[in-house]
Amino acid sequence: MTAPTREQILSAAARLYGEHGFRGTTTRAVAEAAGVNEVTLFRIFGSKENLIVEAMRAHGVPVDVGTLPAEPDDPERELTAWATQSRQVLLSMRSMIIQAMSDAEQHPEMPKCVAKGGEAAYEAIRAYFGRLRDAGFIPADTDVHGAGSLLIGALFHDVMSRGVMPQAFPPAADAPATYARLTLRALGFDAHVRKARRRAS
Amino acid sequence: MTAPTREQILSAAARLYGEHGFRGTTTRAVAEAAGVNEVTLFRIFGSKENLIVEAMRAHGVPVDVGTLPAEPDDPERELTAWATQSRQVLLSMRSMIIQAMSDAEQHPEMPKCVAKGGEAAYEAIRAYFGRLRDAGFIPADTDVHGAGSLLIGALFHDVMSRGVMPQAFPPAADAPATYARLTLRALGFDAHVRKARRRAS
DNA sequence: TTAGTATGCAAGCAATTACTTGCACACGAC
DNA sequence: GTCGTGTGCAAGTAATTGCTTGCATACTAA
Repeated sequence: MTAPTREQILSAAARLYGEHGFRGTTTRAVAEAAGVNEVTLFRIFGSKENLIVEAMRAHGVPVDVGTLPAEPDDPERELTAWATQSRQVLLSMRSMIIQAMSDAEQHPEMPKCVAKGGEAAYEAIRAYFGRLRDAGFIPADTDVHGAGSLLIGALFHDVMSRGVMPQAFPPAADAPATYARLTLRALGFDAHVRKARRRAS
Repeated sequence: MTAPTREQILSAAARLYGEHGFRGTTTRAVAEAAGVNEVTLFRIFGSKENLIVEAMRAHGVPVDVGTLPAEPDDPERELTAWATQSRQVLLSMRSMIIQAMSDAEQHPEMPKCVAKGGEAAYEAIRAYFGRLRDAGFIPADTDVHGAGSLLIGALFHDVMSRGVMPQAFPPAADAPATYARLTLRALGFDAHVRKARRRAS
């Protein structure tokens, strides 16, 4: 099989899967969207199941989860930037995440493909919060584990549910900053600590 | 149509919808699960679409969202209890919420049925946080709006994603208490404030 | 040139599925 | 008794869908 053909099919399949889920994604539709004959799908991938799984493996995980500085300087600004970026990535994956969750019973591999991004994001902030603690921005006895869940949960829920209950969220433009600020406060970080450390450094 | 028959069908349809979504819920399966002939479905509800929508209207919204005291006394305990309760309700609706979100494009009414519970929960904590503020438990300039989103987001994400990425959450037993404690800290509530107010009252 | 490979096209098959029709049966109200 | 109502049952229809087969065509490497 030539590479471009295979890639056309995979990306078409991933897109349609996000829109219609497993059952709703017909092999005919994938073929048409990829500009390819339906028979070609089966020749290359063997079955619909295999095709969709391959498509998720190829397009289900975002390439880059947001970056956080190795040496924290301005936690509120840095965390806001990360939250904004992560929210954007989540938003672009929203429909695929939902479909993968809804197909979990019949096709357990799918949510696993999507979960990797979440795990990576969680590891990233947990490590960053650890750095904040080591650098003295937040108290030593802080629950960085729970705070990470809190922030990611807020971003996740925001992306998933804002569409159906907008009044339960801060205005979209302020949301990442709000979540970042509140999470930092939950971690024991406030203006006084920051000032103190800045003076010291 | 006799009431028991209708109710059997609706609850069977709601259950199967939660397990398999719209496309996966066949009228044959609903009829069999309800112990009723398939033709009866169409005689009563006219179409599959109408049947499922009715089922969601009847079983898609939880009867009681957790209660929060009108006069706050011990915020951490009260909020933990509420979070525990709400998490349980969310958990029982998990599959239906996911399917409703995944069917949103083709059937926009469905997520609306489910969203009502979320809106009510959000209103409940926001009001409670307002009471905490009025009672002096937390500073007057606190962002009760954002804190509500934060807490509900953590619970939502916990319920939706713990299954696929368990290491990104506190142990299930501690989770509601953790989220409640951190949210209160984000609100500016800590032991000192509580002690001070207790002495005063 | 030749052989192999990748793809297209036309057709079809078997299973599923939403929905219909026609008829029979039971039961309660009058 | 009888009449209307709610239900069951058997059968069927038209559309969709995953997947296959047979054959033709284009391109590439030896």
